[in-house]
Amino acid sequence: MTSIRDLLSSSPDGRTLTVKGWIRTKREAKNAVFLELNDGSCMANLQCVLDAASGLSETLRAELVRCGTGASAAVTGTLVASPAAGQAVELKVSGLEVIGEAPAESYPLQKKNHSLEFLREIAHLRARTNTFGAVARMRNQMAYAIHSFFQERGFQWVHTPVITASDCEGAGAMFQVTTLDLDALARAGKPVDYAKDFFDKKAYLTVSGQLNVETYCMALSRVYTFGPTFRAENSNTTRHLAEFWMIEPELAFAELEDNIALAEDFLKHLFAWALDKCAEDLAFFDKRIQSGIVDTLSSVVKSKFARMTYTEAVKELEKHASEFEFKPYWGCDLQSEHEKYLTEKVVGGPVAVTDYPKEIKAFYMRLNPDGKTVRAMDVLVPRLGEIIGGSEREYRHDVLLARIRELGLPEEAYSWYLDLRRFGTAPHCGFGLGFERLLMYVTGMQNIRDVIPFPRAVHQADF
RNA sequence: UCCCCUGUAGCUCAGUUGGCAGAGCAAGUGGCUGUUAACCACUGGGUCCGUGGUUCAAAUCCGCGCGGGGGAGCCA
Repeated sequence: MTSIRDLLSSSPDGRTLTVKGWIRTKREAKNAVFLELNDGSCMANLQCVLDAASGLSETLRAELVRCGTGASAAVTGTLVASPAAGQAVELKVSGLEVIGEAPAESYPLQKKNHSLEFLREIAHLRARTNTFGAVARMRNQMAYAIHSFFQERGFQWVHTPVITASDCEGAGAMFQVTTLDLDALARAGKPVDYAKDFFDKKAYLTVSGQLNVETYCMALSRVYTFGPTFRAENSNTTRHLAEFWMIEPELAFAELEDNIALAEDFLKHLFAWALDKCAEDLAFFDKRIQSGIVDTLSSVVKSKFARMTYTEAVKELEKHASEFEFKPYWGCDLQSEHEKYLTEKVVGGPVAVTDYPKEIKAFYMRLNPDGKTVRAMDVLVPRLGEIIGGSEREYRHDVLLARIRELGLPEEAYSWYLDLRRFGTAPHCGFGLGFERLLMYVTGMQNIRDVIPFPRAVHQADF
């Protein structure tokens, strides 16, 4: 079956074909009826024209009545050049079969604009709108681009576990996984004994695959994860989900500068891919969702990412302290307003900020010789701020162990992670990117719940 | 978790000092020279989120509950 996307770019050679999809609108004039058919292969509809000048057949008229917005239909006709502006080709209809009706009095979608809030309540139908169709196509293309980027560079995709009984992930509140009948235990007044649970101990959904993927990095050299992660944080914002997808590359025998270079190539690859493969959808986002999005992406693709240490960044910010709600000082965690200022005002383009104070970064980051900072990096981009966070990892066993003890972390839980430093250790680094945050950036969508098909958040797990 | 805003027709919203429930779009019907968010005319359409209170009278004021949105913190 030929997709509408292919048909719209093919020549109007008069061949007869049947096209299936969903009716977006029906317009009836005296001498012609116009149906807009969409199959999700692209944003544009196929215009199907019924010649009514000499009267329509009983059969066609009966089908037309059932052919409202939202109905699925098989339309047969010949592909011809369109005499009117607006589309190059159209289907001259000879046969019409409604497959499934969508009664106007009960079908929630109308041929008018709906609010994103309303569409969130009908997440099972919202993919039929222009906006969510475009988001879905972009999400697909970005997933493809992520794999193509890494595969072309010899990175191997590692499937880190979704369920983990490891209590050393430490990236946020976790969802517990159990097969114990907690209701029955509570009714019987019995204590919960996790030694009797499925894994003989407490288990959770993963919050990050990074520590796991590091083990494969120390064998396969260049690896990445791309899969769902889960955070049980009670955060209700436009930027957080309880279930989201994350990309985490890790490369061996590499240092922070290699990491920054990889991140720069990565983002440029993704944005160039979006501009190339999703031009029609991006034009829509630019017009209806976020004006200037195409220019923003293009400028990042053409840019050279700047480098700046945290210490330099704070010095710059201190010069303009009066412009911030939170006054910057050495040792503070950079606020969103600081990050945006650095990339938009100080640099005027993407910038990688490195060497943060160890107190505000994770235990596994490589300690610098100054003993105060670690080899961390955040990539900041205009209009958003931080898009990527990563670091060179601490690969020296004694230093990592000391750091774990200094922070009072459970040493035994990290035994396997420390083993990577006991046996054949090597400098390595990596970064993490939230897939939905990336999608917000490339689509201009303002709420993270609108770039994933079925958002899971606090008090929200419908559909 | 904290702070702010909000809930009225299928959708988006207006509703003045408390005094008969409104508009646009959508839908239905009719019209219209091939339209493209078609256009024009007419018609139908309401548990004013729920609950309790104040009042002669509540969409409007007050309490509680529920839903939605935004911001902060946390972070990806």
